[in-house]
Amino acid sequence: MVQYVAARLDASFSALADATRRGVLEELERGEASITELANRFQMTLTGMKKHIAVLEEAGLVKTEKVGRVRTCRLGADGLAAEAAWIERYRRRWALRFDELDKVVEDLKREEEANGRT
Amino acid sequence: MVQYVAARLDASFSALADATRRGVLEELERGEASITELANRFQMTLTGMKKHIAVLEEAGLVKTEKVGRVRTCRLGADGLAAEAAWIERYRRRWALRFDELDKVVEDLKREEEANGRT
DNA sequence: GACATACTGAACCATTGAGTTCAGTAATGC
DNA sequence: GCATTACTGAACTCAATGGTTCAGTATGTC
Repeated sequence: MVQYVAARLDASFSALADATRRGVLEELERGEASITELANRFQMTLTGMKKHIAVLEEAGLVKTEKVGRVRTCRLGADGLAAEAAWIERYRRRWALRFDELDKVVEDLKREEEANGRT
Repeated sequence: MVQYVAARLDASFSALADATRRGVLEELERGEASITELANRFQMTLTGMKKHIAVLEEAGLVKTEKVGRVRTCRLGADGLAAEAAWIERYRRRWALRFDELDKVVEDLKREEEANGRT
């Protein structure tokens, strides 16, 4: 059932390894966007952004749909379940509790809002 | 406090983006190992494995200590807290519940044990 | 129909990454 | 002390990545 896990994890972790792409995911969390909009927001050529989107789509983290001449990007459906699960094993190993995790999440949010995405 | 988050996440997600390195982490979860042992287990030159270890150490996922001529590798202390937290936001966005996550963890484990690491 | 917009594709460039070999150096074993 | 073992470092190869430019193609707008 859950086949090709390694390849899947390769794709999504390396998708997440780029700050721009993480930024795009955060952007899309707020709502859908066209490639042009994303390219502007991240000060990058259209072509450059299209490549990032391709990587994210390949990893299943983003879905896109072209209507007319505009390609609209949204967060993918199944998201980071497998990735969360993988990391989850380590959370357990390190005996990090969920409420501690909550604190880290909060820190991370504050941090990102303070610095803007980088 | 939680400074340089982006760089940190870059380092650890790209550390996790490689199947061999994820394999090493799983191996170390079972217990410490020397570089030679790991190199053998993953059919790779010593030098190659040393580079992987360097990446994992850089990302704070592994700690090493050299005693005599043997460098012993262990899982790092703080682990994947920041990474778990980052992904955690998406788990929430996708409204994946912790008990569903449990199922995915179980699937993933069974999968890996069935296939061996790849 | 003409012009602007939004994307697509090919080609290129510089950098990085995974892996190797080969030549050390330092510690152990006998 | 000499061979072996375990790692380290430099240098190299090859492929992939992140980014660009430039030249299309398709779609809207007036």
